[in-house]
Amino acid sequence: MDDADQLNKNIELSEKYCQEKGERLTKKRKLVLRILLSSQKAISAYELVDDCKKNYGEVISAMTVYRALEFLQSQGLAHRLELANKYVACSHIVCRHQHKPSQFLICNQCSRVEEVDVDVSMLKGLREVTNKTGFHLSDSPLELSGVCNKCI
Amino acid sequence: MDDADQLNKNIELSEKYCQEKGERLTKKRKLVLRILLSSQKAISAYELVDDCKKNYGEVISAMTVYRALEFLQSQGLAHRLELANKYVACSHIVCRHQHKPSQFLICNQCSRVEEVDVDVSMLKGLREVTNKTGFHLSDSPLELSGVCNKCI
DNA sequence: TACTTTATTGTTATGTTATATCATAACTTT
DNA sequence: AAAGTTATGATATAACATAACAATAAAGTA
Repeated sequence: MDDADQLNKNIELSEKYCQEKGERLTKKRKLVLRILLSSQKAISAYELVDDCKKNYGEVISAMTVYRALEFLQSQGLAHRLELANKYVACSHIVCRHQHKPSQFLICNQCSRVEEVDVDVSMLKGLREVTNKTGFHLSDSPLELSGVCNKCI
Repeated sequence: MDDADQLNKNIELSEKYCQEKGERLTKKRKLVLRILLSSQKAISAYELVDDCKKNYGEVISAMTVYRALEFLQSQGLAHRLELANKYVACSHIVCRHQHKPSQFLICNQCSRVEEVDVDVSMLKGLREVTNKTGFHLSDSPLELSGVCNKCI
C-alpha cells in the first residue's frame, strides 16, 4: 500500500468514525486533516493556512483552521504538541485508537515527530516519581524533546 | 531560615557566581531574577513586566525582560519551560548546580512548578526507548505536564 | 584622565501563535 | 418553510517573541 492509499484509507476511516458518532467531518475539517496526514512533520496552524491556499487553492482563515484543529483533537484525529506549538495527525486512526495514551518524540531541529509507545512499566515508574512530589501526570500525551537521527 | 532570607541568599550567591565568571548581574537582571525567585509558579515574560511595574515601580520593557531572561538562562540561574511558555528560577542556585540535569513537573492548572530529580535509571531507560526510534533526548530539561495536588 | 571599545538598555517595529466576538451561512429537525 | 443548531466568515485583539538600530553605561587602554 503506497502513501496515497494510506492517506485515503485514513480519511475514509475518519469519515466513518465521525459519522458513527454523529459528528461532521466537513470539507474544511477534512482538508486540514488531509494536510496533517500528508505531512511528515508537525506543522503550525498558520502553515496549514498557507498550505490550503498553495496546494489546494482553498482560502481558510486562521480562525477556521484553529476551529478545525480543535474539532479534530476532540475526535482524537489530531494532537497538539505543546512543546512545539504545532499539530500532527494521530498515527492511530487505522487501528481505531486501540492503543495506550500516546507519547511523542519531537525533533527540536526539524519538527519531525514520532508517535511511540513508551514502555508501560516505565510510564508507571514516572508516575510514581511524580506522585511522590504531589503531581499527577496527565493522560494527555507525554512530549519529549530531542534531536532525530537526520539532524544529529 | 525564612523565605526572605532564602531569597536574599539566592541573590547574593547569584551575584557572586556571575562576578566570578566575569558576567554582570545588572540591576534589571537582578530584579527579574528576584521576581522569579519570589514566585511560587512559572510566570510569563509579560507577567514579569507587569510585576516590575506594580511591585517595584520599575518600568522594564518586554524586550529587556526577554534579554534578562536570556542572560539568566545562559548563567543557569533560570529556565524556560517550553510546555508553558513561562519561566522559573533555577532551584539549585544555592548548591551551585551540583546536580543532574533538571526535570520539571508543571501543573497545567495553576502553573506551579516542581524541579525534581527523576531517577537516573529511569532517565536511562527513557533514553534507550527513544534511541531505538532514532531520537536522542536532549540534555535540556525534561518537562512533564500534570496536575498538582492543590488543583486536583 | 580622556579615548576607545564593548556590553547593556531603550525604542520601535514586526513576526508568530492563539482566542474573543459577533454576523452570516449551512445543515437538521419538526 | 420555520426554528434550532452547528459551522464558518470577518475582524479585532491578546499573548508570546524577535529584529534592528540608537543611545547610554561600563570596562579597558593609551
